[in-house]
Amino acid sequence: MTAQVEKQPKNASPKILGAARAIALREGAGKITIDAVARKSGLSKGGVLYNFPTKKALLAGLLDEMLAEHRKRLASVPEGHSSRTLRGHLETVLQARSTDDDLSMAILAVSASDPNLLDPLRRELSHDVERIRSDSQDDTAAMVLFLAIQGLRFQRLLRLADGDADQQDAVIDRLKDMIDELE
Amino acid sequence: MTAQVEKQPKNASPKILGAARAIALREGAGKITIDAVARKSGLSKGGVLYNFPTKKALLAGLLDEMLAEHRKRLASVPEGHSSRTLRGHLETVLQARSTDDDLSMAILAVSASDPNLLDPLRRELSHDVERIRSDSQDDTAAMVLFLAIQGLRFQRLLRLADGDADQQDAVIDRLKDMIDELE
DNA sequence: CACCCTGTACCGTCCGGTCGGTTAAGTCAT
DNA sequence: ATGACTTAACCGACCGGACGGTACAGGGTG
Repeated sequence: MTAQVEKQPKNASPKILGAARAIALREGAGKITIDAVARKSGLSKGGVLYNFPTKKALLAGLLDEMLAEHRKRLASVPEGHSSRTLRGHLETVLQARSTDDDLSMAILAVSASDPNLLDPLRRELSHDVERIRSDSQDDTAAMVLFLAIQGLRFQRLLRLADGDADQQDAVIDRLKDMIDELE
Repeated sequence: MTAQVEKQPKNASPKILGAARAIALREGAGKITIDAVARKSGLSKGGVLYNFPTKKALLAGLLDEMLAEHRKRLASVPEGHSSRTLRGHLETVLQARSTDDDLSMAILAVSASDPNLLDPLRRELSHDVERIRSDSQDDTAAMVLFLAIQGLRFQRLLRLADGDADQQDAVIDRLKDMIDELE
């Protein structure tokens, strides 16, 4: 009875969501089960269900977490930037250098079990797209860049081809340049 | 264009795969079950399992179908075109005007149940990306366009924001132009 | 009948969700 | 300050239904 037990976070939700993402990444979004998440997060099944009363709530939680982080990133781009929203989107992709904690995994996890749960994301993205278009003189070019960013996101998420490290850096630099040149 | 059916091992396969895609689209990739596919395709469960002995085989079949179509599209781009592969990729996205029969749904369906099944796609895409890069003077620009095409694919697949019809057309035209200008 | 396909009853396992605990940390009246 | 009570957080056995897969019995065509 020597060591003081480490103070547990009051709220186990982040640990649970992290476990869910890890499972989705390594075994597929469909393998997110309450038991598996419980095992991975070190909680019991009851503990998980205490934090998220249903599986749907858990998945919605994943998406919420992602959207919250997304908004935070968008807000962190300096006011003056001419293509703030576009640049913010790029940041959200770059943030997840380690695929492990790519919050975008929520998109796949959620869409696998119930596409309707994507609605909040749809709303958010529609809004973003509108801003991206109106922020630029050439809304079509802006849209192309937006799509490229989304493409990058999904290629990474699914571990599909996106070139070696050097090439990736070059692409990212180019994207930044193209965003800056939009104005 | 007539529906020339390739020499398929079993003849009910296309119907089965189509049903699987429809389920994935409307209810989520995780809702693809053998029973559900049987119901949707009008076959019995035994019938489905006769064509695809396991669920894994069915999912692999989905991916196969997609890759086969993909290769066909790539091959259909005239020899002379300077950025054949890139243009071919765009065609595979445009082909699925009705989200209903978007063969890319296979990507989501497969990744939901077992990410390893994506390996054939990974190989194919790596190869394509290599060609796309080497076909162009500016491989980074080519990569950006590739990512934009992939972004378009996934935005449609997940019914995420991609603008109204006019805007979509404008984006597609722009993509075509940019591909042509790659040289 | 042989062949090729289809239909269905059934089995074991897994999964989501429920429910009755348990533990620790307060709160409070006495 | 002590015992009674409450609450928050979590645990894990259990249930019913769904799922993947098997076994086998048709069925129609040559």
